[in-house]
Amino acid sequence: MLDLRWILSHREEMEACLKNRHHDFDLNILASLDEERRKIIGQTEELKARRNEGSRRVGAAKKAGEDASPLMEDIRRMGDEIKALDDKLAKVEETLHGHLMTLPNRLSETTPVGNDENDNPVVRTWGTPGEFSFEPKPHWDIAEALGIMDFEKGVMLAQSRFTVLKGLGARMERALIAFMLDLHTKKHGYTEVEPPFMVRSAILEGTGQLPKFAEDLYKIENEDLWLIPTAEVPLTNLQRETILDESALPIYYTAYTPCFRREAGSAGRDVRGLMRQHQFDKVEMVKICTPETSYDELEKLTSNAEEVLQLLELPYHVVNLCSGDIGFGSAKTYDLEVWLPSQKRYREISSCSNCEDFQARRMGLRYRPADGGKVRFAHTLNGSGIAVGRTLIAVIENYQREDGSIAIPRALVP
RNA sequence: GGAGACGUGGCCGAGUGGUCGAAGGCGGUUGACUCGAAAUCAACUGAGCGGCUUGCCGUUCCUAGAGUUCGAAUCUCUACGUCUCCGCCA
Repeated sequence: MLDLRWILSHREEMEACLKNRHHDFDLNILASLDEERRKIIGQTEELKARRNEGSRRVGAAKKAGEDASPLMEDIRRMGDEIKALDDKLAKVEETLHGHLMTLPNRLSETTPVGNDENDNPVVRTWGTPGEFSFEPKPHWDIAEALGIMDFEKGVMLAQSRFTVLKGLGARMERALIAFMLDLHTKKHGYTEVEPPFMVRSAILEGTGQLPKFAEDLYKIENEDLWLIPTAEVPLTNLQRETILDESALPIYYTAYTPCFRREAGSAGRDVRGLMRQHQFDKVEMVKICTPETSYDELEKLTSNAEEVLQLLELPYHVVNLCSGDIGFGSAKTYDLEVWLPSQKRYREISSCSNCEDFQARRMGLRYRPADGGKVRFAHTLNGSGIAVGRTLIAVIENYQREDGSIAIPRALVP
């Protein structure tokens, strides 16, 4: 959520942002709702001041043994008026809040303008795709032949887009999780967290998945609980509705969790293999910091994710998401894309974003500056560190041998 | 799941329906003292919103929501949470 006053005082910038994001919205709606809101507040507060004064006089009159009933009758009528105005105000504010909650974040100046993923500039490339003396196979062929992935059993137990990992497949998934968590906690200074895998609606509103993207989420029946689509949700909300001391910042969290996504808009895409599942494992990194440091923190966060790929010796490149491709809550996002030899192209394996104060404002996450200044909203960042299932794919495909076996990355050898 | 108790500021903890944003303490900041933020003393110390003469005025907030009342931290109802006992249980 953006600050209404900021939006109204940066109309041109905001209109350009909406256009570049392909988001259609008329800002005049906000301006007129805000005007109405202020008008009602003026009226209601004046009435309340008079009521409070009147009530004080009733108390004084009763203490003095005088008859206060005419005065009480006046105040009662005032009370009815106040109630009507308060109801009206609540409706206006609800409408206003609803618009603000579905408006995307502003964009960083360093986020390029572009239409779609084809306009994302490559920032840097690491490693070179390996040369194969044979035609590299897709991971599903290799893994099924080795008996480490069972796609049919996934469908039998659940649905399409669910997979069973078995034997050394399950073990490598576990090894990758442990490897990533150890790296981020021991080397990069993150605090390991194990959060609930289900959260209530307000938590998802805090990070921006609700109210707009409910169709992407799994909801628990008869409960106000949803399965988390990413650990970003519980981790970022850990500090919601608090005012931190600046000395407590930055805060670094990391967590392994399964992630649950409906993939509602992805019909027909990546239908084979482990690439796009309704349930997948991810190690996530979250940072809470001051506005002054958030873009430096984004660079560090991204390099923390890159280090996972470097240690696994998987070729990748980094792209800067353009305005037409970037997520709803992000001001700037770097995607890490890993090389998949069977597809002969780079595929997304991590997404690192600076949300600035967009999420913090939604969840009431603030800090008190060390210089004693006014309380401010913190900045929040999140990044995959990294998607575990896709890493398993990348290892299988990049480390495959002609005989159908897979070499083990040096970093994973105990 | 059953029975009972309870939910007050960063923390602890008072609070009889009226002058309570809320005593007192702890913590924090500043000043005095000092070689020294060790001790002592003093002052200050919540957030949101609206207004304008930008420092003040007004308003809201005592878990949340609804109600009673001229007036609610205080009374009623509901939800959520915490604690104790019983039951069940990885």
